[in-house]
Formats: sequence, C-alpha cells, structure tokens
Amino acid sequence: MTYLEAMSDSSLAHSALPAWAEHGVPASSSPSSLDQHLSSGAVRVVKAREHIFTAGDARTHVHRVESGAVCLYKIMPDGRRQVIDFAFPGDFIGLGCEQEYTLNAQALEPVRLKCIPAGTLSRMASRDPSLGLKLYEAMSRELAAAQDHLFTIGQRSAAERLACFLLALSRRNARQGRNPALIVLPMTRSDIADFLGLTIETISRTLTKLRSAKVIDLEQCTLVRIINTALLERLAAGEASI
Amino acid sequence: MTYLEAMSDSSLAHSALPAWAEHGVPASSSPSSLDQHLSSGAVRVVKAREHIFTAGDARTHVHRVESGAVCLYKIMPDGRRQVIDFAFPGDFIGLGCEQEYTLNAQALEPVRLKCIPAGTLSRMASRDPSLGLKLYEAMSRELAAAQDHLFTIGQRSAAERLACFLLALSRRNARQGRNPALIVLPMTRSDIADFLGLTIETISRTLTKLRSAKVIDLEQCTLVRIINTALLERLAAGEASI
DNA sequence: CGACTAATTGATCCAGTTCAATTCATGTGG
DNA sequence: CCACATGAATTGAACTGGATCAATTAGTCG
Repeated sequence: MTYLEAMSDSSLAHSALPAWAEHGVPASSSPSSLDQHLSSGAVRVVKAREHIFTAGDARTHVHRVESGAVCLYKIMPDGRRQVIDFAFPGDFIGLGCEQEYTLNAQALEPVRLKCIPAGTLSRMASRDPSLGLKLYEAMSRELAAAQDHLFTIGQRSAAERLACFLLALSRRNARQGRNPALIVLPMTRSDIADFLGLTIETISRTLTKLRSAKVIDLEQCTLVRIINTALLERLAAGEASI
Repeated sequence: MTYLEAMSDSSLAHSALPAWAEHGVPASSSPSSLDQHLSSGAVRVVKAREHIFTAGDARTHVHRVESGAVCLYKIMPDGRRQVIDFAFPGDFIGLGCEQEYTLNAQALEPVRLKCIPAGTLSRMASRDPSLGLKLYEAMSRELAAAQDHLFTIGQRSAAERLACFLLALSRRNARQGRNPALIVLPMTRSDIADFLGLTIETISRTLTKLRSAKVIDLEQCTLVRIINTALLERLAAGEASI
C-alpha cells in the first residue's frame, strides 16, 4: 500500500470491529466480550436527519452503526460547521474518555445502531486488559484518520480533496466486497463541503470538472461512477490536475 | 471553560502525563507503572533540527519529551508539508498501534527524551488493565486535539487561526505555572505556517496586523507578548476581526 | 401538480498565495 | 571586534483559487 493510499484510505476509515482482530493481543479471557455485548445489546433506530447525540450531552453510550450513514460534526455559534467524519456500518461512534460527547452525530438516512452503556464498557475494560488495548487501537486508528484528514484540508487543492474523498469511499466499498467504481453518496453537497473545508458551489463545480475530464460519471447527484481510477489516484496524489 | 476555550486549548495539548491522573480508573496494581518505567528509563538527547524518528521507521520506542520542543509533521513527495502538532515537555510522542511511525518527529531545539520500548509498553498493557485505559485516554485526548485542529484549518480565517495558536501556547504556559502573556516560539514561521495551513508571508503579515492592533507585542521574532488577551480570545472565537 | 429543498451554473470579488525585494538576526573567520 | 555570509523574517505588488452573490434547474415529497 502506497503512502497516499494509506493516507486517503484511513481518512474515512473508522474503527471497524473487523479490523481490530488483525491487531489482536494475547487475550486474557474472551477475545470479543465487546462483540458479544453488542450482539446481544440494545438496538436504537434513528430517523433520517435526526441526531443520535449532540456535543455536550452526557456520554451515556457507545454506539456501533449497523445500517445507514452518520455525519459527525462540530459547529460554531456563528454557524460555521466542520464535518469531522462520516460513519458507516461497522464503525463505532461515541468512543472517548470525556464525560460528554465532543461531536454532534446526525443520521444522514435512517440508521440502526447497537448501543452499550459507557459505564459498562469502562467496567469491562478495567477487568479485561485486551479490551483496553483494543480501545487504544481503535482510537489510534481514528487519530491516524484525523491526521490524514488534517493534511488533506491543510495542503490540498479542491480537486485533490474531492479525489481523496471519492477514493476513500471507493476503497471502503472494495473492503466490503462492493463495487469500488460505484459510489453512493448518502450525504448532501453541503456535508461534503463542510467535510473538505470548501463550499457547496466548489464541490458542484469540481464534480462537473471531474465529469468533463471523464474521470467520473454522475449518474444521479447521489451516484458517482469512477471511470478513470488511475487518474483519480494521480489527482489525489497531486501528480495530475484537471 | 467555554466551548472555544476547550477547542483552542486542546489544539496543542498532547497527552501530558499529569492529565492522566485526573481521569484515573480503579488501578489494578501500581497507578503509574509507566511513570516508574520512564523515570528509570533510557534517556535520549537529540540536537536541534535533527529527527527523533521518521515516518516509516519501525516503531521501536515511545518517547516522553523531558526538555525542548518537537515538531510532528507529514510530508508529500512534492514537498507540501503539514505540521500535525508540536510536542513540549511532558508530552508523549510515538504512541499508536501501528508497526511503523506515521509521522516525522523533528527537534526544534536541543531535546531530551525518555524512551520506553514499544514492546515493553504493550506487554505491560496486556497485564495491567489500568494502563490500557490510560493509553486509551491519552489517544482519546490526542484525537480531540486533532479534531479541533481540523475545525481550525477547515473553517477559520488566517487571523483566527493565529489567535487560536497563540492562545493554545498561552494556556499551556498557564497550566505549567508560567507567564501566560509571554510566549516563546521555538518554531520558525515556516513551522507555524505548515501547522495552520498558511504561508510564512501570511503568518508574518498577520502577526504584524495583531501588533498594529495592539493585541500582541513582538519583542523579538521568537517572543510574543499578549497585550489584549480578551481581544485575542474574541478573535479566536470569530467574534472580532482586525 | 405544486411547493420546497438540493444542485448546478454564472459573474464578481477577495483572502491568501506567489513572486520579488529588502531588512533583520546570527554566526564565523580574518 | 568587525565584515561578511547565510538563513529567517518582513514587506510590497500582482495574481488566483475558491468564496460569495445571484439565478436557474433538477429532484422529491405531500
């Protein structure tokens, strides 16, 4: 995996549980007590556009997305918003050691979640060292993703940012055994803009440019087909422009 | 602490060990086996401008800064660089679960570090659940910092970014019992620019504007005195402009 | 169908970049 | 101790990528 693949890859990759297994440490007891807990745990269903939690709420639960997509964002009093990440099935949201949630989590479409009380998790972790390490690894992966995203927003052009974004979604598809060339966008242009530190107009114009350059096809405004993956990758790497 | 204070605050705050104590969980054995290890651990001295480690190096050690300042950055083949964070005495660097370092760590001035082999740390953590949780909390704090930084770079103007940066350094001084109005900058304009996603010229011009507006005084180019903290805070919050 | 929201496209503007000199600071050797 | 070299910082002038403002146009849902 190249430097840039790793970079873009993790920029949308949350701490999916399957990934943990690959980094397993000698387990003290059950290798997946968290899994067990979640499998038998409480289910929560949230309607499209509704919030799962809000920054400042007491951090009562940790959630795992079962179906649907979630937008995680921060917002300023004056309305400026930064989308920190999008979460998809398999991703955890609400992890962290703070007393309160530090992000807002909004369902982009109808979402089904599994929940575990935060207290239960920390009680389990204070008994089972392998769980603590798994949490550490999960956070470490999220940190790597945030740092890559930081690089993207701090240094890349609009076209490069969008190329990274599309490639990250494409690679997620590939990992899940879905078509990496066909990308469904459950989020609006506004969500993408606030994720990439751009405006909706720039997102729209840049998508049009990518289409004109035959890099992608916009079958619907929520459906992107990647035509020229190689060029998209060179764009993301700053080795090409459109 | 206001929303914005929290935001700027953590944007330069690393996982300083003292902070861990405040979030302690019922310890299984010793509350600070890591501390003990580090106190008696190996010391490493690095000259100014030299690298402590490079992205891609095998992640052999975790380090704690004892004295001096460190710049953590990512870089692209074409030279574009993003400074991810600065580390100061008390901060840990090299934490994470990856096999290799994902960042470059460069000494900004002569640096003294305490080192612990990565293997030793993970062995300790797989026995002591409280250590795993502490690592989890440390990463969680770093993640919060990275997410705040993301917001700053994605949404704020040059003056707002610089105000956030100076306030973060000021608050670090305050936490350490030093003068919060007198800020020593061990990093160059170029480091600050690459941290904030701007250019050296913009940093220089914006510092000049802040001086003209009597918000700060530039006693030397490495020495900033905050004259009007309230205005600097309103700038960082986007409630004022210069 | 009609009302509403999301997306696209066009025209203009501007914050921050780029390019180009100076000026300042810090060594360093004669 | 000074003169000169070198890299860092500042300042100026011109440019530009992306923002802003302003219409359309395309979906979507009662």
